[in-house]
Amino acid sequence: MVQPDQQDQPGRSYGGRSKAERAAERRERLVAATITLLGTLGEARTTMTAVCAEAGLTERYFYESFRGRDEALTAALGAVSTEIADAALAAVRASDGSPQDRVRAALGAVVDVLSTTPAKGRVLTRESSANAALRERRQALVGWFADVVATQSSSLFGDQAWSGARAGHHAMVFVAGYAELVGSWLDGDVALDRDQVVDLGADLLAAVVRRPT
Amino acid sequence: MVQPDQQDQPGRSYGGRSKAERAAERRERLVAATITLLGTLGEARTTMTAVCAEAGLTERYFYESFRGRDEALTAALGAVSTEIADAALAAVRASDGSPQDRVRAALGAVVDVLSTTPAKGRVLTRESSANAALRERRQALVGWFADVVATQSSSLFGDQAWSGARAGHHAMVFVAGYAELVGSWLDGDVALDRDQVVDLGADLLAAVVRRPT
DNA sequence: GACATCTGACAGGGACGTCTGTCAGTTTTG
DNA sequence: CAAAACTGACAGACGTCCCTGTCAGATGTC
Repeated sequence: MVQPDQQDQPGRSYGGRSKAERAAERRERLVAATITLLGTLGEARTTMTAVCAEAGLTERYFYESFRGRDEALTAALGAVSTEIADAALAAVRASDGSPQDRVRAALGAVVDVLSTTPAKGRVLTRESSANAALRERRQALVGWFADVVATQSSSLFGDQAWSGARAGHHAMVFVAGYAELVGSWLDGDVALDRDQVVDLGADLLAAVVRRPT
Repeated sequence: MVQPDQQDQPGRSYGGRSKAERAAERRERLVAATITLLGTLGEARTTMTAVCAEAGLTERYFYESFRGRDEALTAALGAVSTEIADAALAAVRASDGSPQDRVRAALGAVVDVLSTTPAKGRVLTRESSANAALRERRQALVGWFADVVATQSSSLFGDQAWSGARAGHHAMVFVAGYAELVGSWLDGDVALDRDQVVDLGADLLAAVVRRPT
């Protein structure tokens, strides 16, 4: 009956890990499981039960990290998104060639992540709008990616590039359109090799974001 | 017990209409109801029961026209797609200005259909990938639209335009990207007026499909 | 070593949608 | 007018998933 007042108690360690560490690790396993299922079986079959089974955890721990299925799905999409954004920005920083070279480096990093882990590719390019909650998140992500692309293009291409709202709109078309192309390419429906997909994206970005000469 | 052999019988008229006419009219009502619900409530709430209620028909007639919910959903998407494709091609034929003018006429027709009937806009730009069956259909449609765009661009811009697979890939990026932009615009998330959206599309199409000079 | 906490397995209620079947009433044909 | 076809309303079985709750066993702390 008496509930020990443990609101702020850090909990005790278990298996050498603190309560917060264990919870974080479980959440990570659940997100990874969600990405795997979402990218292979698709949204409809990515049920809470299936995610728990894939992660080797039970339903109770699902609710420890997420309020419901939608939260896990959007968390998975978010994780993939931040991963490829980080990869792209890191590649830009690591490259020191021409603007086009740096664009190719960024797109190459994106394409490589998505193709070496097909599940992530499917999550980002196909299943990202399979659900009302996912669609809402996807829209925000497209806008955000477009901003990143516009900003980076502006700093890479300098005076040759637009800035402002118009550049953002063009960048949005590029982001959504290129995602579609990469999705088809991952499905094997586009007869190009890796470098050609990257070059195509770089050419298109230049055509779309640059000021007409 | 005895089943009269009525395999090829045309059925009898009812309400002045033949069996085939009645069935076709019911199917049309069901497709229209599906478009309405899909474009307003979204895919998840577009249940078979809801579609029947919206169409003023009962479940039995649903199965007369469709094998299941997915078939009705894809039929709705197909109906919207052919409508805007027809509108775009008719606008190109009716226009006799410059290539850019004719492109604007085509895009204007598309934008007008989607904005005067918001449900159709949502079906095409948002809900078109809300479901595995819809996604499959959408992919085919994007490829088909891209072919149409590439073919038309080639004949409109002549030597200035690519042709072949490369043009198809660029057109695919344009189709999917512009769909995303129009979707956001329909949602009120893009601060442009109707003509600006059309001009933006025309500029992008020219930039994307034309040979670099 | 006793007690509290954590963990994993699993059962089952509740909600929702699909799909089939029945039945009474209406319209057409012979 | 009678028989046959058509129509609309509705009930209910079936399956699936979400979510809660219980219980035994493992792992900590005191």
